Amino acid sequence: MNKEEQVLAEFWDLFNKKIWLDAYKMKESLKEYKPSEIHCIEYIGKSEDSNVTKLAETFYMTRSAISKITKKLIEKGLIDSYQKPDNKKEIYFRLTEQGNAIYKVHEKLHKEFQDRDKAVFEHISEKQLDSMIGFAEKYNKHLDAEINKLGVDLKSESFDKL
Amino acid sequence: MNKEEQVLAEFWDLFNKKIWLDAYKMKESLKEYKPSEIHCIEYIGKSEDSNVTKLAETFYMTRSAISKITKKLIEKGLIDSYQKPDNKKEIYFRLTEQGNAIYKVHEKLHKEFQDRDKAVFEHISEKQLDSMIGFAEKYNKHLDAEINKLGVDLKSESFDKL
DNA sequence: ACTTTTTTGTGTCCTTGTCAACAAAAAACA
DNA sequence: TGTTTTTTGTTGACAAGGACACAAAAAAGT
Repeated sequence: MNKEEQVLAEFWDLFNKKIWLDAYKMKESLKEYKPSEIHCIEYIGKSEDSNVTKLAETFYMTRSAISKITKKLIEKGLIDSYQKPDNKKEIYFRLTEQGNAIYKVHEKLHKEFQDRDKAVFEHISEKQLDSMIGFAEKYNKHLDAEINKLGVDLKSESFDKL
Repeated sequence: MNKEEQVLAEFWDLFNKKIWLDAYKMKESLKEYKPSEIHCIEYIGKSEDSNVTKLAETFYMTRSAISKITKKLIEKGLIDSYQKPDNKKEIYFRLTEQGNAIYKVHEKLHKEFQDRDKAVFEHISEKQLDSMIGFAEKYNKHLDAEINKLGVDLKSESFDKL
């Protein structure tokens, strides 16, 4: 495995472990709620006018899945939905008081996770961080472009089919 | 969002996009096989004596899930299983000829993905790569230790319960 | 040796998310 | 303006994977 591959492999491993560990800890404090529910609450809590589509895009999930999760969250009284007077199509979400309570707990947990891992960053220079962010941003832009190419292809394909 | 968080966020985004894009391309060439099946074939192809447990650990999945996937792969004639004369418990996998054909196709695709993304690495110095790998390794070790703490905790818990 | 614990693989049930199809609203277009 | 296309959210059928329980084998204790 060359170094290019190794960078990604190590980071991938890192994420898998972190996700597993965070979820484990999460289950201790928020056992009655599911990870996906908490993710949605987190995003709804810190974003203005979040809707099914935005949630789906941020979590790389289908609208279908998000629609079901938010439905449950409404049934549980953790979020509620509202619309704007000039738009009868889009449905937005906001936290209820109960939802906000969970948001706070999650926030606290998030701080704990940062604390748990802060030693890792201790001897990392600002320069190194910038270098890594720069690399990842570059890679992201590259992938955006590649995905965009597909979009163009798809449209031209469907154009051909007409 | 501070830089510590940003590093992880950018990489997370990167992975989501890459996985999505790779899977999209994969479906074009290997549409009759599922991503998880191909992953297993890939690992079995390049590892000696792979079994359910090893596959589960590498993919951060349950043995249950892997057991089902490999069962299907055997039914489809892409892999077959064997045992060692001195161990009647562990069951190992290897690729059949047909499985190896898919392995080759996957390998070629993998090269294509590397080629697609090689521009991203073009102006990244060896030093930068080392720095990133070093960081991720450090983070991995830290998480390993944290997970290990849980293991110890779990054992002491179950000890308490006896 | 023999008893207990751990490892390994599997089957069943259940949850979660995707896919495809859909209706309603909005946006684009002519 | 009226018509077509796109966006948005929802539903039902389905598939993938996890949780749990289990049996068989191996490893560890004693």
